[in-house]
Amino acid sequence: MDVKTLCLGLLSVREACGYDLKKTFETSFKHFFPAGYGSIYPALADLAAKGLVECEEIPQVGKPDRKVYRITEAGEKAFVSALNSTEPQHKLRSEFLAMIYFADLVDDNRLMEVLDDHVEQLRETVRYIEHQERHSTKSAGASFVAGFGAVVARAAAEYIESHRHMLTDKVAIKASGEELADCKWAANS
Amino acid sequence: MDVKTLCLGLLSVREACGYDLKKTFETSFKHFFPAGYGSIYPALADLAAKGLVECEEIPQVGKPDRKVYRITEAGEKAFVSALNSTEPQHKLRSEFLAMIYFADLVDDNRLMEVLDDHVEQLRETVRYIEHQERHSTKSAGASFVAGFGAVVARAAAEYIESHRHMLTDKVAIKASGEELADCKWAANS
DNA sequence: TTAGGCATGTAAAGTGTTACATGATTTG
DNA sequence: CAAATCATGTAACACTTTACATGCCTAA
Repeated sequence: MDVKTLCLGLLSVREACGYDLKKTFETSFKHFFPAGYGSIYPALADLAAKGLVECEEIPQVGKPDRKVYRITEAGEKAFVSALNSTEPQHKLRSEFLAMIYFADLVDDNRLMEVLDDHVEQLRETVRYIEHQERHSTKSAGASFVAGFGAVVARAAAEYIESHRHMLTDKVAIKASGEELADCKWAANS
Repeated sequence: MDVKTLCLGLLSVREACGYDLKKTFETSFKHFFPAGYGSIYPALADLAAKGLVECEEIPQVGKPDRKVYRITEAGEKAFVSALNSTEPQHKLRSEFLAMIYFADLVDDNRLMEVLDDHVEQLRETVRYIEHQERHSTKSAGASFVAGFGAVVARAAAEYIESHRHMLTDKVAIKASGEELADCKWAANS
């Protein structure tokens, strides 16, 4: 299932232009399926060429014409069939975790910064999703997916906060192997 | 940070051939950074061409010569510099969640199957990581990353199990809108 | 005897990312 | 006055995936 198929799916919910779809990818799909204009516009052109969507150009002043896409019957069928035939993948590609894997080669200050940034990003995701949920009505699927994102992001943030000492305390160990007793976490564990 | 950089990183830990690296990607990196032979072998050739690794060919009978790669000093430097210069991304691309988003268009039996499969996959990930952790000693970074994977997978599995009724109970609602009181979850909420 | 492990790679196709190019209107 | 929003797209590049090609050894 690629960006093209997802655009088709979004158009099965309501008509939209490329710009609108991009916003949906940036909001509802942000935490699990990123896509940029570079994928979306060619996808729409392709769908139109295959007759799966139709396009109406609405003239505007001072802006390019707004091209509103509407799904066709063939498009609906194609989408349902795509949904039911694909074995759904679920792939994480995390440079963040890769970097952490090699934490002993990373500058300590940078490491802490990266950890802080990532936690903040996760917290922001949680806040954002929960705000969204409160202010819009969604399909069961959309709510489930949003909830999933929030729960997973929260779990990730909590893990990082409660285990980061595994990575950052090497500083204390390196600097003063004899003074381990001074480390607060060592006293607690 | 691409597959090439990660190969270099792995070679900074110990020498290995392409086949060995693939196994590491399949085990330690499985849950956060997939890579196949098609990325790994060209990456190694490239690293060697740039002088970041050296290759020793060890003759074998009945198999292609084993090409053992060792990192060079230039390679170590390049890796540390790559680690410290990249803004680490963390991208999920989930066809699974995309499919769930459009759950109302998915065949009910298939939906349940997909849900079951995904939970089982997550549970398997957790089991695998925990087994690994018990039977091998790892760097702080590697342990942190493994723990992260386990915690997040567990949270995901639990979310799916405790919220799947949001998706599957539409059957009951569709079939008998009047009998909502019979739904156990409806009584609790 | 068959499946899986060991071991190498290439080539083409598919997909996505990034940078570029344009420009009026609205909001702070 | 600057920044964000609306609105379109293309072209080059990067990277990964998939399928292909080969073949012995070992354990169940």
